[in-house]
Amino acid sequence: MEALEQFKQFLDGRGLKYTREREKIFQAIVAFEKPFDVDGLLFYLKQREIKTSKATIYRTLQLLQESGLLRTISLSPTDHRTNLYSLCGKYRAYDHLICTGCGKVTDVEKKQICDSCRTITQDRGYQLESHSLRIFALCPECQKKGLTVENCR
Amino acid sequence: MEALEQFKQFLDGRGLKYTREREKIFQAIVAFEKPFDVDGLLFYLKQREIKTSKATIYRTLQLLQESGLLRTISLSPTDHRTNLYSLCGKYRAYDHLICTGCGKVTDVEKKQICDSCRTITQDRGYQLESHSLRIFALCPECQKKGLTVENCR
DNA sequence: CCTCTATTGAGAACGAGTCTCAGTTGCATG
DNA sequence: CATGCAACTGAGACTCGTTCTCAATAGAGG
Ligand SMILES: [Mn+2]
Ligand SMILES: [Mn+2]
Ligand SMILES: [Zn+2]
Ligand SMILES: [Zn+2]
Repeated sequence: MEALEQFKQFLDGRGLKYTREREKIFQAIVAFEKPFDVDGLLFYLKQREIKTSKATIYRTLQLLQESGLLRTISLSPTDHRTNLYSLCGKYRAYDHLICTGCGKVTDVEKKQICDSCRTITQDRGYQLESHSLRIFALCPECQKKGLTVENCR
Repeated sequence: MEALEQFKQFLDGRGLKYTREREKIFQAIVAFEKPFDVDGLLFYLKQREIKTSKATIYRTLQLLQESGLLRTISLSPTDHRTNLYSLCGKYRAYDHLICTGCGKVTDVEKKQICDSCRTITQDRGYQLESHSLRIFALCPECQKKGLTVENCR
């Protein structure tokens, strides 16, 4: 199913409305394609003279998350306050490759990771719900300009 | 090497001092054993009439992170603002099993995950630096009282 | 001592995200 | 249409973890 359709159905199922504001915000996010922050979203909308309040944006992001269409990414291994948001398909894993040089975020899909998570939880009697993997590494472009880093372990 | 020794060497190498305040904070963190938040640390110190300011605590946590002895954990898949801190060994991976019911955090070590990260980065020409995996799942105790959750994917 | 840093505490500042509340909109129903 | 009512919205106050500022203090070396 298309993302928009999924969002509309989600709203409908909750007795909520697909309003002009929600439409504008949704379209902006789709237009971005890449992970974005709320700052950038606000600026983008302001540039196009689309008036929306911060509150409405956060409320819409919340709905998108609840509908399974949006996820958040925390960019730093040590400071979990700088968040990006990104539209996603209907899967519940959040695996990202993050360049520590330029901040570029790439989606990663690897069956092996999901398998490991399943094993880990089963071994301990847990019931798996979801997981989030962030891999911090230098992209090829940044390596050409940049520093070498200590390897994992 | 012992953690305290490692911290002292780190400070020394930077021309910094192992002060009374830093000592008290370090001891409190060791005494905790479990992941803690700054709130809790402040309360713990206040109870024992050890006077330290918030600023000094944050500054010390920063140093501990830079020395490789401390890591942060973000507890929610969607909201990266609630952080815990936890002493750790000298490895750079941050893998945690987090109970979505009671919030219990368990360390996880799995070679397979580090291997996957290595493969993913190598395939794309990245240079691996570190990774952070959070697995969200219901612990056995919470399952006895609690809800069933949707499985991963 | 004297000097030069590193350090500290108090509290102001910051900033992403949330809440409040009064006014608006969408929609169903008579 | 008119009326009713819940959902929705924007402005701005608020929260709360974290960082910054700055004046006072402490350590180490000469
Ligand atoms: Mn921005
Ligand atoms: Mn607390
Ligand atoms: Zn890069
Ligand atoms: Zn639990």
